[in-house]
Amino acid sequence: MGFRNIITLLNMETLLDIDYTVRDEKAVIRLYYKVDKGREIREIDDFEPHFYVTSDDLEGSKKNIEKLDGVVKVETVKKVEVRQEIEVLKVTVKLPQNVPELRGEIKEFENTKEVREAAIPFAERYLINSGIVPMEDAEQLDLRIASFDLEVYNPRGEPKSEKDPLLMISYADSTGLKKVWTYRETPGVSLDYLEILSDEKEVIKRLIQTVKEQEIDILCTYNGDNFDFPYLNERAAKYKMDVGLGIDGSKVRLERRGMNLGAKVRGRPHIDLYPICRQVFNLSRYTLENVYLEMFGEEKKDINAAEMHKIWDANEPGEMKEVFEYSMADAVGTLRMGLAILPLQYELSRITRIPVYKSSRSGSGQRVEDLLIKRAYEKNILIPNKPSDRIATERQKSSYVGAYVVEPKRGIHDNIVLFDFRSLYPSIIISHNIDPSAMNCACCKKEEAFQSPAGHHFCKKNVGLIPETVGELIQRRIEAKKRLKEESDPEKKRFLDVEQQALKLLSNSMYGYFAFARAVWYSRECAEAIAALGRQYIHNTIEAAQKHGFDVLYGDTDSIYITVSGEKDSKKIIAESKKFSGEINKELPGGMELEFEGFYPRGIFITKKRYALMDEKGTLLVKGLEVRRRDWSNVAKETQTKVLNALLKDKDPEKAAEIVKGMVQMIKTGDVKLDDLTIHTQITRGMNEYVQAGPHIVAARKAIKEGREFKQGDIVTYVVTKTGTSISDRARVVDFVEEGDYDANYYINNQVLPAVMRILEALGYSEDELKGLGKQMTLGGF
DNA sequence: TACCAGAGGAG
DNA sequence: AAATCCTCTGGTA
Repeated sequence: MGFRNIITLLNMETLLDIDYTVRDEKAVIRLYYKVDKGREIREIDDFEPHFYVTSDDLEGSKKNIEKLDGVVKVETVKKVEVRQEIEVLKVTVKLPQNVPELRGEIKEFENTKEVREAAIPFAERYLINSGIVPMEDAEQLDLRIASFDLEVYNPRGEPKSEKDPLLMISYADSTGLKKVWTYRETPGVSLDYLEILSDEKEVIKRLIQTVKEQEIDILCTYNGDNFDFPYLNERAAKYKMDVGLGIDGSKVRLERRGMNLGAKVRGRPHIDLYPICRQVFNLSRYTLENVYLEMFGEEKKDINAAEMHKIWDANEPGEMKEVFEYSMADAVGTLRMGLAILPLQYELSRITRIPVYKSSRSGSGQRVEDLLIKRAYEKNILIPNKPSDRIATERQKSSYVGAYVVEPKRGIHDNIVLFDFRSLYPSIIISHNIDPSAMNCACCKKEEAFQSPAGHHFCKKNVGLIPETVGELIQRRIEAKKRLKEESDPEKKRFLDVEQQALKLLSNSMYGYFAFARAVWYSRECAEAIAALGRQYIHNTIEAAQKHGFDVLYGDTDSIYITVSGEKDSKKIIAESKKFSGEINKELPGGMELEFEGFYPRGIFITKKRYALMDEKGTLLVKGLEVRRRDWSNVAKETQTKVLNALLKDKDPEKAAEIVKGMVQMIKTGDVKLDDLTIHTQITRGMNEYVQAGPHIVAARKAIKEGREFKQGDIVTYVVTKTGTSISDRARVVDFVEEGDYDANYYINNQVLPAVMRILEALGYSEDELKGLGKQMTLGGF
């Protein structure tokens, strides 16, 4: 280790949070650092709020703006706009809160063209301009992470914070401290982490006290934004008390974030793992237990939370012990998930230069934009304004042609090779310089520039902001992967892997960003050009493959599945395939590559986007079929999986038929458990906005009448029961259904049979043959 | 039976 | 508050 590195280690620090305050009529930026010895708040009082004004008459505009109250300074500066250096006015103002009003007034001036960069939050503006990287060296500083979870009294179903008290708070942190605080003794229950306090108020106070004493840097919750923190705040308010978890004792602030809330803790970032999990994992449900199982392959202790109030009232030792253990497991589980999830969030915060509280709650469009804004500043590019609601809505109406999907050759095939283009869209952006500022440039003659089949051309002389940014992301990813390969320390390996994941996430989001109606660098033409070029490359590859003697079985966007019909020697097919991709790659522009992605001894293609493949280990890979969908029941999905295995692995259609017959019998006897019959469907719009209510909506409405809450974004878990007329009428939220109360006919005719029939039909069995499943089915079909 | 709204997957 | 392409279900007339 060199001298420099030792110095760096000694002066390790990481910026956890940033905000500003106004003191003596002056804006003061506050930087919340964790340093090796503890915490530090640094203040910057010489950074001034500013924005830009474009005008036809700079001098005239300047004179008008200078007269306005709150304006400190107006200067003429050079900025870059669509590759041209232009002169604009930089308006420096006294306080950040002056900006919206001044912006409005200046916009009305006669000579003003646009007011620019006035909507960038002041603290974020400072981060961009200063070049400070949030969360830098966070991993080296051994941040203290804590999680907590509430249990509340719920006698009427959904707990109401005005009436229903907290029963306990569980807490766990990365130093190993584990606690459950409650305020009532349960005779005969003693647990080392259980602490009995005098009342609810003391329980809340103890949480706050512990977070302070333990010097916690990051707070994790599971749905703390919309449940734990709002509830805690309201219960605390009952005792005229603040939830003063901020590093300076300030209270938790709830901010509106679209339809939801965000719970912000000053200087001690609160990371809600729930929205992150919804973004990262594709699951049927996002309960803590479900996500925990997905992440660690282990069950987390669970109880029926609807019974909480009864258990509390009964205060029976056995049951209460279960509740304490469950509560503790929630905090411990949330902490464990946090420790696994946070590194990627730190990395995204570093790359986009946005504090982790905010970046962990951003969607992919916002994240890409944050990164581009930072890069634009470095290149002195004037950032375009956000579109108005009207323009955004207008943009949403226009659509464009996207990817190409090959009609599959239905049925079973042997010896299948998969090729795909590595990062097709990012590599097209780079190799064809797809950028709004490069489109139809004046400096290149049309025929000399990069051509898009959609009719646009792109400059060959000057690299645009977006291709340059994507190029940098990909370059950094290549380097991270190289270091990952050379690294032997498992911990460092994990960090490098997270880094390359984050870089991939961002570069893959850039294409979608172009067509995102609220994007400041929106360009439908660029999105269109990328998609058109993608179609061109895949079309050309398909043609070349056919010329090479391959049968093209299927393809979607950037992939093609091929085989050689009649060729039994898989080694020959693989060798020929590798030769083919080599030939293709010689013709591709730099940065683009067709990869040999895999070999599958057998596969079945049903329709576009629906197929199954078996790899050389005998593992089934299924795409698009019911097995992959949360809105199908387990009975249907499990039967489908077994049928696929019987056909692809055992090559035994009779076995497939037996499986189906067996399952149909099982359903008829009424022995199937509710867990295997539930269907999960999301409420994607407001409950009153539905023109046509499907079964999940009707089931949710019934549950609402019985005291349950359902809102947009929730996933309804329902069962089709015996009683009622239509399917919707029979659909009920599972919590209200007794074991055994299910509609056998529905599960046979609308679940199991359709899921397996489609596969069998693709093999050439007629529906008539399938009606008497098993009887006529023989190996002849193969 | 034909059509539409709605959902969720693929890439 | 990233995009389009695509299949399939259940309600409605």
